[in-house]
Parts: sequence; C-alpha cells; structure tokens
Amino acid sequence: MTAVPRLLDGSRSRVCRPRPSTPLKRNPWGFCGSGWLHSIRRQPAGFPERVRMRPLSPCISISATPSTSTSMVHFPWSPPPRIWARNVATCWANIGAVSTSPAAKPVQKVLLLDFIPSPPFGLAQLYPCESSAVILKRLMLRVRFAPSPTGYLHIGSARTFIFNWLYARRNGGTMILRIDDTDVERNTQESLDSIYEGLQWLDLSWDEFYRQSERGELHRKAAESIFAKGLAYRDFRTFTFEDLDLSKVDVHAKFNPEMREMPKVESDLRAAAGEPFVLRFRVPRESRTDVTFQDMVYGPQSKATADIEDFALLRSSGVPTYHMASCADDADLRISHIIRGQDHLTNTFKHVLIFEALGVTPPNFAHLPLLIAPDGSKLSKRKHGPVVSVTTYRDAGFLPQAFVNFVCLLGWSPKDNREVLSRQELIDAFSLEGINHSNATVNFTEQDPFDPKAVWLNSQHIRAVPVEQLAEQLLPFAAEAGFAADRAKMLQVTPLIHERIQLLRDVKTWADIFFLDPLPPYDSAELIPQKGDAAMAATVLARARQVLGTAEFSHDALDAALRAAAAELKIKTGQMFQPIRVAVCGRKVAPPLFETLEVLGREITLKRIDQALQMLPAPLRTEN
RNA sequence: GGCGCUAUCGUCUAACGGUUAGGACGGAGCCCUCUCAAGGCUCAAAUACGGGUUCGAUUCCCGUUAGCGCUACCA
Repeated sequence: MTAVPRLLDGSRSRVCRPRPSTPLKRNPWGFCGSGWLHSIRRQPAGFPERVRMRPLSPCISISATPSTSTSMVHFPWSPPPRIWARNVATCWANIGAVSTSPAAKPVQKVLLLDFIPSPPFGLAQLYPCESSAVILKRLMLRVRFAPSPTGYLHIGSARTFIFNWLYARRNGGTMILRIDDTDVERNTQESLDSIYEGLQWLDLSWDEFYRQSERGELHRKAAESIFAKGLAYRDFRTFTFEDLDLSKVDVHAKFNPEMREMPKVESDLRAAAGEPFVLRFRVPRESRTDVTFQDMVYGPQSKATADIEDFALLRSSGVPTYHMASCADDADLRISHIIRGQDHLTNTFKHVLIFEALGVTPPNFAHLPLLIAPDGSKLSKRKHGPVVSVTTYRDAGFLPQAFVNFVCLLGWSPKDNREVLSRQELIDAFSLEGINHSNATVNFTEQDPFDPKAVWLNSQHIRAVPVEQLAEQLLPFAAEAGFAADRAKMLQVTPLIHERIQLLRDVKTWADIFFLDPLPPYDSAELIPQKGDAAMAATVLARARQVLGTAEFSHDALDAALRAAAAELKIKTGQMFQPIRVAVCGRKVAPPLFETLEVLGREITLKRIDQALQMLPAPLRTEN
C-alpha cells in the first residue's frame, strides 16, 4: 500500500504533452460502454494496408469516462480476462504516457486497492499471490524496440524485438515500436518497409508507434534544458571522424578544457555571432568518481567518470545525436525497461547521465548478448548478405513460430531442457534471468545459409501444423516451383510429405511427382532393383502393369495385390516395389509407394510404367 | 592505445561450491522398414591457460590469452 503512491507521485519528469484521446466508436473487444479509448496505436503513413486493418492490439485499454467511478480494463495476455476496476482510468491517465483525457484529473492518491474486482473475473483468480501494487507495476511496464531504418530487418534486430515483445506480453506491459530515423541521409523507405514486412510475417504486434524524426522538437528542448542547467557546454572546435585515430586517441584529450571551461559570456557571444558549435555533455568528474547502474542481465555495472568522454548532445547542425534523442524519447514515453543489444552496454553510462540531467530516474536496463557469424564477426548485411535477413527465412519456407522459437534459444534458455516451444509456451517461460552473458553464433555457411537447428526446429513446427492448414501454406511454394497446384490436390499430397519436409520450399523436391507430367528424364539404371538386373526390372514392371490395370486404387488393396505379385515372382518386396517407385516417381527417394499410387491414380501410374518399360529391354519370358 | 563485457562438446545450451559435467542440433553406427522420412537404441565430442581461496572449484578471487563491444557532429 505504501509502494503505490510512490509510483504515482509524479516524481518522474513530465516532458510529454497530452495527446488527444480518441472517442471510442467500436470497441474491438466486444464489450460495450461509452467512453474513451485511452490507448491508441498510431499508424505511420504509408503503412501496409493489411496491417493497418488488423484489430488494435494494445496492451491495455481502458474504456470509460474518467469521471465515472467504474472503468473497464482489458488485459491482453491470453486468455484475455476482463477485470472490473475502479478509478483505473484516472489512475492510468495520471501515470501513463499513453494519453490524457481532458477530463482526467490528477489523482495523487489513487490506490490500486481501489482495484476491487468483482465476480466472475477476480484478481485473485488471476494472480492469487499478487498485490494490487504488483499489478499496477505490470500495467506500467513499457518496453520499446527502436530500430534505425538503414537496412533490412535482420535476425539480430528481430531477436531484440522478440525479447522485448515476450517481456511485455509475459508481464502485461506495453510494447512500443519507435523508428529511430534521425539520421536522414541513411534512412530509406525500403528499409522501413522491410522492418514492417518482417514484423508482419512474424506476426508480432506493438501497441504504440512513434517516429523519432517527428519528435525533434522534444529532443532539442531536452538538450536545451540540460544546457540551461549548466550540464552541457558549447564546443566550437571542428574535427571530423577521419581526423581521429582510434588506436591512439585518449579520452583525456577529449575533455576539451578550453571549451569546457570557457566563460559563459564568451560562449554566448560566439554563439550569437553565428559560430557553429557542438553541444557537449559536461561529464561530472569533480563531483563524483563513477557512474553505476544495475543491469538486469549483466548485474551491477560501473565506470569511472574519468573514462567517459564529453559526448555530443547536439550536432553543429542543431540535430540531436542518437544518445540525446533516444534518452529524451525514453523519458517522454516512460519506458520502464530498455532491453537492447549488448553493444549499448557501455553507452548506458552516458544514458544514465542524460537521464539524471533530465531529472528523471533512469529506467531499468537489460542488455542482450549479441548474435555473431561463424567467423566471430558481428552479423552485418554488408558482409553476410541476405542470409541474415528475416525475409530470407520467410522465403525459404520457415514458419514464423519456428523462427521465433529458434531465435529465442540464442542467448536464452528455459533451463528445463525444452527446445521446441510454441509462442504461448515462450511467453509463459520467458524471463530476463534466463538470458546468458556470452555472444551466440548463428551457424550458417555459403552453401547452407540456415542454421541446422533452425531447420530442425522448423520441421518440428511443421509437424505440429494441421494438414489442412499446412496444405494452404504450401500452395504459394508450389506455385513458386511452377506446379499447377490447387487446394484439393494439395490436400491429398500434403499428408505424404508432411513429416518429410523441413522447409516449406521442400515441396518443390518432394511433391514434384504429383504435379509434373511427364516426369523429368531419369536414368533407366535406376529402375534395376537391388540384387537384380534389367530383366528383373522389366518383369516386375510388366507384372505390375497387369496388376495395377485391375486393382482397386486404395492403400490396402494395392498393398495386398503388389505383395501377392512379389510372392508370385518369388522376389523380395523391396525388389518388387523399387522398380515401380522409380517408374512412377523417376527416382528412388519418394513418399511411400501405395499412398503415392493412390494419389496419382490408375491412369498416370500405368502411363508412367509404360514409359519405363520402353526404356528397358523387352521383358524375358520368365513364367516357366 | 584506453575502458567495458565474455569464455562448458563443432554449434545452441544445463549444472545452491560436492553430478560418471546433463540435454538438443549436427556427425557415426545399429534396429525397424517398400525407398526416404519418422521412431527406438548406442557411440564420439567440452569446463581456454596459470595461479590462488576451500576438505572439495565448471562455479568464487587474481592474472594471462582470446573474442566481442564502446571509444563519431553513426545508430
């Protein structure tokens, strides 16, 4: 009970401005009631229409007028329970960055003890051991994925999204997608499209959307406020990245004493004269010896202020740097947990300083071990090409759930020896404690672009897909392979290849025999059975032709008839079946024979046997 | 160069300071079987190195080595 007001007392800075709330026209979850939809997912312009039309999937939404005493809250984790709660709307408006209803009054003392559940959906049912304070904390949990659109979505960034997403979904928090597109020159629309495309394929949702380029004003204001507090200074020197020799340069050389200690009058004068400058953070070195924070994965971290250079906040063009923009946004959006790649671990010391300068308590940090290539280098599109792109996996016929499964196992483990996990199982099992500290290698080669474990996981997930659904998913890959496949035919074929394919594109190599006519040419030597000769092959096929001319084309009937024929010819079943298989499939490796014949039908079967017979010398009369 | 992070089979990983160091993928072999796949069984395969602390170290501490990251008016 004491913890809650502390969370609500407004100790965090309120840089954000209220956004207008949207009147609720149609409640996507089917419960009625007039009121306001407090969580709106803003859609970027040029957003793919299909995604745009999907129902909102906000993490929490409250529908009620804040003035009424009863509100309804929707929790997104499944199964979605509905909980009656009181005063949550005002409470949320007060604490959240999502939106502020004009009618919402700041209520300091909103206790979630007011969060009185009424039957049949009691909080006790949901969280038998948890207090309201814990639940409030869950509601306030906000994570973000902040890619910069400078290339396609690759496997590493997808993993970062997924870990954020799992954490939000596991704990009932809010997932935010923020495009960090401040570097105008390097950003491309294609890259943005690729990110959407990848996330859409993976069926990963987010609850709020922002574009950093639209929030420049906020970032600049934040930088100004730091400058106003005397925590930053103007640096009028100019040098380029090329001037720097990283192997020799010493941070101490970048303290810029002459700029750092420049009298304010002089600085103001030169700025007023229009001299360009970079705004640098004045890292406090006198008042403290080190910067510390607690990383939820790597544990306590600390670094001497003497080893942190006076980094830039604003470029000479006035455009905020990444550090500035990112922190200003994280503060404004009330990000509670920053989950990102370990390459930002050392940057975090700077970020902590920025948050403090902004007067904000730094969020929680969790850094993820990096994904690296087999040669130990960081995954990069330039060096490793499309093998690291998410769309490459999609186009090869990975199932999104298998991809997510695979990627989660890189640097994280449920610790109970489970490997094949459904999306829901991942959500249930996910925790930051399970993340380990060392980089993980994605095992790919030139010849084989996919990690064998990813392929195996995919085959496992394929086997879990119902036949009808799999057939449907196979259709585009069949079309890609040039097969004239329709639904009905595919439905017949799918069971035969279901547990033989590892990637959806394998339909091309396994199912061709059902769609191609005539068969691609093959070597007639293939027709000769083990321990047999061409004569035996010819005999077998001639006999098979007779039998199949009359037999009923069902599995059991074919089984009985062909086994009987083998016994009659006094040869092994294998010797009997193999020539038939090759005649019908054009190769030795194929789905089981009787099922195959059944699907192919009498006409095609006989035609293919005839063709095979023509490739062989005339059958010998072996009857007597 | 400085600073930070990391180190278990080929790869992904498990192991309150006490295990014959476990599992999975991949590899090899056997069984099953109309080929393939699946399934069953078996095998090979790891605590980077050197010092401590401890009755006992994969685990804690120090050093070495190696890898990665940051060190930009990139993100």
